[in-house]
Amino acid sequence: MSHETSQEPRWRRLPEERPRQIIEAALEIFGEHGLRESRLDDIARRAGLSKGTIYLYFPNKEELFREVVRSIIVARLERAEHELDATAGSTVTEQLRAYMRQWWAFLLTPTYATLYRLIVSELHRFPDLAQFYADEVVKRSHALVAGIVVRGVASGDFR
Amino acid sequence: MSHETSQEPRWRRLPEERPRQIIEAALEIFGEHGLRESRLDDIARRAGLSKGTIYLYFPNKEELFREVVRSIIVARLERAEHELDATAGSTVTEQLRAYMRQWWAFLLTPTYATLYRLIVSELHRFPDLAQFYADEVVKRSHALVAGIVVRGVASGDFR
Amino acid sequence: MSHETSQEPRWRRLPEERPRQIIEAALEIFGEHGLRESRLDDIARRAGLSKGTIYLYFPNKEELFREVVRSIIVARLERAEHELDATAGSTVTEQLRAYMRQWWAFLLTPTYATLYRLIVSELHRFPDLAQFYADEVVKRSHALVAGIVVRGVASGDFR
Amino acid sequence: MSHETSQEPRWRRLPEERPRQIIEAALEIFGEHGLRESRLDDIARRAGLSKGTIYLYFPNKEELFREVVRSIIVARLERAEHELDATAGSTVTEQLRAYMRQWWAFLLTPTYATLYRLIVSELHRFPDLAQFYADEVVKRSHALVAGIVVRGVASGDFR
DNA sequence: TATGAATGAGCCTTCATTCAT
DNA sequence: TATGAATGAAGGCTCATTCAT
Repeated sequence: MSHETSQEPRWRRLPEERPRQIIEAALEIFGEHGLRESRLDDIARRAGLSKGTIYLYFPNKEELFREVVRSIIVARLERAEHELDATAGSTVTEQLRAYMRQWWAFLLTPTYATLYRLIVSELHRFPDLAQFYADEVVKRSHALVAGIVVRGVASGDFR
Repeated sequence: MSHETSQEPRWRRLPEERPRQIIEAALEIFGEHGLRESRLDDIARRAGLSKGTIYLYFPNKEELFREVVRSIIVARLERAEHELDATAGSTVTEQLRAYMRQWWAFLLTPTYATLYRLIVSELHRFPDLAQFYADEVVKRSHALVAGIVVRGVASGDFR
Repeated sequence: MSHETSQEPRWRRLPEERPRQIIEAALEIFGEHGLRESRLDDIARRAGLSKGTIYLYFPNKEELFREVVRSIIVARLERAEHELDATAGSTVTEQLRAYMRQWWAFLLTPTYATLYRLIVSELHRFPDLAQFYADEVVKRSHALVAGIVVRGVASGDFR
Repeated sequence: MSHETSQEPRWRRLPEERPRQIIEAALEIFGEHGLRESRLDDIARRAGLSKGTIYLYFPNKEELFREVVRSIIVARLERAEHELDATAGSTVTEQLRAYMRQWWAFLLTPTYATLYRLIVSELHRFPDLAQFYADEVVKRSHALVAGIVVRGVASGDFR
C-alpha cells in the first residue's frame, strides 16, 4: 500500500532510502509522543524532509504507524534468525543460551523500551497489528526455539 | 434562578460528588482511549453532565488527567492501609501474607489493567505525575511493609 | 443528519435561525464560486459566524451544499404552491396564466441564475440531489399543473 | 541524452503535437470534473505524459484552462468557416440552411455538452475568457451570417 | 524535452476552552 | 451551579508548482 521504491536502478540513492528514513524518524517521534500526539510535521523535520514527502511513501499517518511497528518487529525477528544461523556450529545448549542472551540484551535496549510503550499503549486500537504481532513474533520465535529443541533431542542433548 | 441559595443549609450534597463523578467517568474514558484520544464530550456524557460543567471543577483536560491518576493511586494506597489496619490483630506473618494477597488481587483487577496502560503510555510525558507516583507509591508502600517488618522483628517472628 | 434546532422553545431566537443564516450565506458564496472554490471560512464570515459554528449545524461542506440546493428548491416549490392557492378563486385560465407569469418572473431572478449555475455545474456529481431535483420539481410541478388542467376540463374551460 | 539533436532534421514532429495532446486531455478532464476538481496529474496521465511536462507548454493550470476554452471555440469557428467555404457554389438560401444544420448538429455533440457546462460553470470567473467568447463567437458568427445575407440581398434572394 | 521526486501553501475538520444565559 | 452554543487554534492531507537529473 505504501509505494515501495525498488524499481529504480541505483543512479538515485536517496529516494530508495526514503521509506526507511521516514520510518526511522517516525519511530523516534512516535516513541516519544505516541501516535496521536506526534505531528507529521515533526516526523518530516526529523527525517529532513517536508511533510508532503511522507505522503509520497505512506498513504496516511496511521498506515505509517503500522509500517513502523511492522518493520521494527520484522527487523528484530530477522536479526534473531541471523544470529541463530551464526551460532549454527555450536552445541544446541550453547545455541539456546546465545539465543536467550541475545533477547535479554534486546530487552535492555532503548528501542525495546520505545517499542514496548507503543505496543502497550496503542496496539489495542490496531487489531490487525496485534494479530500481526501475535502471528509473526509468536510463530517465528516458536519455530526458532522449536528448531533448536528438536535438534537438541536428536543429538541427545535434550530429552 | 438563585433566590434559594440561603434557605436550606446543606440539602445539596450532590455538588460535592461532582468531582468524583467526573473522575470516575474520566478514568473509564482515558483508560479506553488514552489521554489525547479521549474527548471531554465523551467524559461529560458518561458522567451524565455537560462539557462545560467539567470546567467548573477542573481547569483543563490535562489537570483532570492528573487528578484521575493521582486519585486512583491515592485510593489504592488508602485502601491498602485500611486493609492493613483491619488485620492489626494477627501475626505479622499473617499480616504480610494478607497484604500480598491483597496486592495480587488488585493486579488482576480491570482497574489495574487500565491504570497500567495509562501509566506506561502517558506517564513519561508527565514528569510530575511520575514523581508523584514514585514518591507516594514507593514511599508509602515501603513504609507499610517496613512497619510490618519492624514489628515482626520486634516480636521475634522475623530476624 | 444536520442537527436541526426545533427542540428549544423560543427564549433564544438566534440559534434557531442559525441553519437558515448559514444556508443563505452559503448560497451566496457557492453561487459566486462553486462548491469546490468556496471557502468555509468565507461562508462563516458572510454569515457573521466562526467557521467552527457551521459544523454545529452541518456535518461537512458537501452536506451543507446539499442542504442549500434542497432548501432553495423546496422554498421555490412551496412559494409556487402558496401563490397558486392565492389565486384559487379565479378562472382556471387566469390561474394558469398567473402560474406561468410567476415562473417567468422567477427565471429572471438573480437567485435563479445562481441556482441554475449550481445545478448545471455541480449536480452531475451529486446523483442524489439530481434525483431529488427530478422527483420534487418535476413531480410537484406536474401535480400543480395537472390540478389546474383537471379543474379546467371539469369546468369546461379546457377540453 | 542530447547528442542527437542536430543529426536528423525534423523526424521529431511529436513535440509540436504536445500542446494539442495536452489540450485534448485537459478538455476531457475539465469537462468531466470542472476546473478546480481536475487534477493536473489526471490530465497528464490521460495525455500519456508526466505532470511536469505540462509545465513545459503551459505556465499554470488556469492558463491551460483558458487555452482549452479558447482552442475549442476557435476550432469550432474555423470549422464553421471552412464548411461555409465548401458550400460557396450553392444558393445563399442553401448556404444558410447548411450553416444552420451544421450548428444544430454541433449542439447535439458531446463536445458541446462539455463546453456548455464549462462555460456556464466557470466562465463568470474568467472575465477575459467571457470577453474572448463574446468577441470571437459573436463577432465572427455575425460576420459569417452577415456575409451570407449581404450576398443574398445582392443576388436578390433576400430582401 | 521529459521525468517524477519534493515542496509547502491552503483548506477542511476536530475539539479544548470560553461565555452568555 | 449548569448548560450548550460559539470560538479558533491546530493538524492531517491534497495538489499545483518547482527542480534536479
